[in-house]
Amino acid sequence: MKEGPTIAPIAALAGDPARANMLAALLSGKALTASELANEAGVTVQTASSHLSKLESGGLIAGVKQGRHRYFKLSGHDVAEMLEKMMGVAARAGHLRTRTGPSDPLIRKARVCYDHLAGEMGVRMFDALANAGHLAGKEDKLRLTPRGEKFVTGFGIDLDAIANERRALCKECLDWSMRRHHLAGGLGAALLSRVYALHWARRDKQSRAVHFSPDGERRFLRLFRA
Amino acid sequence: MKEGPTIAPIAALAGDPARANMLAALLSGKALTASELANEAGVTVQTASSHLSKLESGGLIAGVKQGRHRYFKLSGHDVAEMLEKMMGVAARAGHLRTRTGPSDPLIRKARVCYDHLAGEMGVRMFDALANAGHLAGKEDKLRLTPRGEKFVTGFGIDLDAIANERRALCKECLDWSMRRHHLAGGLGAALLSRVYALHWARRDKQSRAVHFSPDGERRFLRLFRA
DNA sequence: ACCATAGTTCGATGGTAGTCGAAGTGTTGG
DNA sequence: CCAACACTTCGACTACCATCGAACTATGGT
Repeated sequence: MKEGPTIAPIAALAGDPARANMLAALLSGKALTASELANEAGVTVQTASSHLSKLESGGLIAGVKQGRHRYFKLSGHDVAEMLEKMMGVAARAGHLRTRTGPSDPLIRKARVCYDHLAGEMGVRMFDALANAGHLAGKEDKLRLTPRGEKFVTGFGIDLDAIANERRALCKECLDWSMRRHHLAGGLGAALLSRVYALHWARRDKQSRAVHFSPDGERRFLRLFRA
Repeated sequence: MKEGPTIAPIAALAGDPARANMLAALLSGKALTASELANEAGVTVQTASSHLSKLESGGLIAGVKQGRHRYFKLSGHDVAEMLEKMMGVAARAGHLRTRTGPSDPLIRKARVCYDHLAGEMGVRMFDALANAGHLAGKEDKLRLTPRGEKFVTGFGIDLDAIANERRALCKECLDWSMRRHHLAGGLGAALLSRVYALHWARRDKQSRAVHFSPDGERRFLRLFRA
């Protein structure tokens, strides 16, 4: 008698079309909400919720609560590698599908997340602030350093005005398209407002995209350089 | 709209416990018959037959007919790698099972396959004969070269006697434990008989194992050196 | 020609799992 | 406190599929 791992439960999880679509969506490295995954899979949110709990208890994905959302991502590199191997075998065996189109590149680059900046530009801003020592702490204990206070004030933000808001000044927010965090909270909102005010960027009326002007992008990248 | 591979059908194939056991058994590199796989999976041969045809049309395994047997093996390295990745994830997630024990090492080393020698020793003999230029051709068109005729005659085999048998003189036979071929046909049988006659080895009464004596093994390896 | 063995096909059965409507929990924001 | 939103739980329905008995095909040995 020898003990060994069984692939059946793992494979069965990936064997359902709805769950397979969810996993494929997560394979891009994005962290997605339950609703978004339901949409990806083409099922209702109830059904998606059931699938997600199965995937989570099966150890394939991990969920993190964030406000009233719940973000899911693959639980590790090994899962991603496994899925890619399966993709390879599926491709060789001739199993294809038609996916709904990938997200707009503009959405990926810059968009609003509630009232603050997300996407590549949002992540870049967050990284720049952290690397420059303007932000300290982690997750919910994120705070603005004295140097940071000076920096954002110099950028034209009225710290006193937003410091009295009920909501936290600084908060991490898991990014949708990158697998990284960007800045939320009152400060995140104020920074985006200031970007609008300086006419560096404007918000798209239809989508959640944020369009930077050529000059605005140049200035933004210079100010928030990694 | 974008096209891409779907993992669902592949994963669903591996998601059934019976099929998963079959795949796990094949992961060792052995080629197994339908009956053996049925036994591994703990289902009847009818059920196994259904599973095997699904696995084959799904592109995960390939079957080769050999006499009244049908040997199945994984269809490629990519499938084996995929299964191992799944094993890894399953192990991390804590999915274990109890397998029926691995084959006896003695069985793996040398055994009878119908009436000829199989296992590591059988594969070695086949390779040695092929490398020395005693055998030529492939698969069903396998034949003994003039040099080979001289060699086996010198080993004490009466070629005229077995040349008149209805069955083919030389035939490849897919090995069960190695992933290689060994020699079947009239010549294969005659070679094993000669090994018995020389008292290099004897057949186990209970199992299909062939026990070599220390001296016999030495002489065998010297004669059939790769 | 005959029987034994290996494997496949067919048909009926039963269990399981995906699906969604409806109702419930918890969080955000006014 | 209430309304909106994201998500979960419950329950019932449905559909699929694994399973096996029985019959059929094919190959090999005597």
